[in-house]
Amino acid sequence: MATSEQQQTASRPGGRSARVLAAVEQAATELICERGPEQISIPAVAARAGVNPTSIYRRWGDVHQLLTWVAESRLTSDSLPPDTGSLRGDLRRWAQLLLEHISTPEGSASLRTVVNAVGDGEVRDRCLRRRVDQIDLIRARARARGEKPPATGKVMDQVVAPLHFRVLFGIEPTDAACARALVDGLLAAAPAVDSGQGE
Amino acid sequence: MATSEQQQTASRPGGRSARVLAAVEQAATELICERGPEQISIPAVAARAGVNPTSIYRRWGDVHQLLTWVAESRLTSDSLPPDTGSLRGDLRRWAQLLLEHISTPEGSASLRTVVNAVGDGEVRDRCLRRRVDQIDLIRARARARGEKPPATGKVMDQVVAPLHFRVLFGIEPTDAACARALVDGLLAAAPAVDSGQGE
DNA sequence: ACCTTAAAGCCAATATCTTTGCTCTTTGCT
DNA sequence: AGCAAAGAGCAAAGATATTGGCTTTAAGGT
Repeated sequence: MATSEQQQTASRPGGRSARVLAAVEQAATELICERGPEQISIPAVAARAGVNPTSIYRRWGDVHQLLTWVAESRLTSDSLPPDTGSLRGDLRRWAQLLLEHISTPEGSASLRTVVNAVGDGEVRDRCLRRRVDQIDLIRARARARGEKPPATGKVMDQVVAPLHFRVLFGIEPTDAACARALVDGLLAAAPAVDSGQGE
Repeated sequence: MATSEQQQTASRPGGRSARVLAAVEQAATELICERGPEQISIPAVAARAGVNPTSIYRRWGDVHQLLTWVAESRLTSDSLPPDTGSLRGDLRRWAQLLLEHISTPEGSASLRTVVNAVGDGEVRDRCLRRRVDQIDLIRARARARGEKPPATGKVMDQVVAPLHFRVLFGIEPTDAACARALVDGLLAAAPAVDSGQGE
């Protein structure tokens, strides 16, 4: 669940601190899912986590930064796309896993939060990079097999974007079939493009 | 700018009330752009609008509902897509206008706000419907000319979704060329599909 | 012009969040 | 084991946000 190692240089990451970190992350996640991001306060998170509010204020600053931190740690914690033996299979499986990951209550709440981290373009960039890296891995594997994968930008536009759009706007359905259809549409449209990169 | 007529049945929408409504909308918009949605409070909006905080509390309830109301009125206030004489031209022009509309500071802030209106699926639906209606208008015009427009769902997935995704995640560029490229990609992929509806 | 009353304004009371200075605990090191 | 210091807990002060009772304004109808 990606518990720590990103907030600060962690000059003392042991026992108690780690416990606080974990308790806060879980409490915040629960409250986000129960009440939505708008209805959360630091005192509330602290109470649920069994931690002193002051500790949260000192470590994270304000609710917004806390939520952003939780959201990012969630969005960048999914696993690598499995190798299924073909480009199409890889993309289908990956798209399906991605959709599952972002359409859970925690996932969609995280998405909303990250999108709202206005001033903080870096957070959004790190979340995007995760997707780009996954796509590039799949593309590299495809090329190694002799297949011609579509440009990364195309995958972002035609698969990642629609999936995120659906989740963010609550458009049904968001199931495996829909992920699969998007991938098939992409491969049908640009069957053999090998331009080096997208974006 | 869609000032009123949606908040309540408005048993007394005249003079002073209308003035308050407009002042609050403008003040909220300004503050959102200056500080971001997270840093806004009702007292702050009231001060900027030259209105008593109590009036805002009584009319809108809380900051979240106020922001959602402002965002929705913005997102549903763009003009109808102009008729350029061809499907491709209509889609290009419309996509470009849409992108301009949502990539302004006010537009992207509204998008973030609406997306964050978690409990309120209705708000998101009304904003989506706006897009669907625009697409359907373009499709109807195309059919009247004898052209075969792509399904609404395809347009949503391949044009609306990528545009919103780019704006929400701050992916550059978000210019006319990019809107145009998405439309051309869509028309190249599904040149002559006339399935009744998408979605 | 005059009434009625929805809605705005005012102000005080209350609740809630945030900060600050301090002490206490316990980690990581020697 | 014992030490220095990072970081957690505590409590009181300070700042902000929210609510409620009441007065005042002015819109919409007669």
